[in-house]
Amino acid sequence: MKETISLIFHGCNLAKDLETSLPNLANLQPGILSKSCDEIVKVFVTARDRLNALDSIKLYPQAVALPLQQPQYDPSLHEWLKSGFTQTMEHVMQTRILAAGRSPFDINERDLEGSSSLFRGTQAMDHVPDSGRPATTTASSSSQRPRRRKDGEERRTVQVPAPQIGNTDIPPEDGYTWRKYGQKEILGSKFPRSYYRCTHQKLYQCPAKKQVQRLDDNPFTFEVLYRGQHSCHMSSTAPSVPPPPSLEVTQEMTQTIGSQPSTTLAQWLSMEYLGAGGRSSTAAAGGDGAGPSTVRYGKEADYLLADMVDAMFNNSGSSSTNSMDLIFPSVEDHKWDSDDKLP
DNA sequence: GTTATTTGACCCTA
DNA sequence: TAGGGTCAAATAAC
Repeated sequence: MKETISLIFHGCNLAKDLETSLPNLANLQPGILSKSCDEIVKVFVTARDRLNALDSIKLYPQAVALPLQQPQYDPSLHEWLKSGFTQTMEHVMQTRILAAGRSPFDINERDLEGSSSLFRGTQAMDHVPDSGRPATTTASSSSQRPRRRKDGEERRTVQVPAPQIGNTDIPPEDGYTWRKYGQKEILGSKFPRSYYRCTHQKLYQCPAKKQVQRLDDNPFTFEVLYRGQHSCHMSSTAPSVPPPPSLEVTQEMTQTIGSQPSTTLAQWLSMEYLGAGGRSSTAAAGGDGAGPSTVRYGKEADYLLADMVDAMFNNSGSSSTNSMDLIFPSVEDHKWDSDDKLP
């Protein structure tokens, strides 16, 4: 197992190196870029095959934790992984658990077994039981705005710490994009309650909503009540759009890479994968002018990478699609033509 | 011009 | 009927 983990870290190292030199390679050395991709692909595929051969993934958390504690691994790699993956994994896990109809923070050991150890030590949040208001079944007399709570509508409450820096009025991101539609003073509460619905509600009929309110006795903590399930789930920020059948390395892609020296490897993948290129990322709050098609590439890329690693380690993926199968084989299959011109 | 936020009003539920 | 949830016009941001 150690050997496999070393292999994965070797792949990460290669990916890191590739990321560093990506702009130059994309502009000048498409052939080398292609070979580098091939090499990374082979390393990860080998690692995945080995992992698949291992029946028990219970060994994984301990095994993966080892390199992080041992100095022989490149510390910068560790930082690179940490910087991009810790939050990502958290989001992915939340997404997956939410999709399974559970609180994102109601995480047990079984969940952790299937996830990267990088989850461990991330922001701790308390799960608060639902307030338990009974669902009503009485018929509404109004045809204007039916407000019957759907039977079995899920309501789950979590407490999350308020940001310590920046705009502390905005609750921490939970991986979804929300649109605020109301705010109310609540009797007996010091702080108003904000009402949010999923940004994709109108176009994709996503019923998810949430209410956010500061705790009276702890203004630095938000209580967030989630209601309804996201039907726009794929990544948590974008509506569900089937991925393209293959990732073709095109001249357009090399142009995209070349024009964006700061593009990370993950962003590079997501730009191609999510169907658009070049648009800058946007914050959840405030108009972005792009509507639901706007994709926050950084986060999307994180999801892709996290899914990729998750797929390797967990052998299941966060959705019906295995990112490893989606990303790597298609890259691997590509052969550079002599016509692959530089921009 | 488009989209998000604010906020007063409306209306349903307990 | 009070309080909470939502609507929608006005406003702000981009």
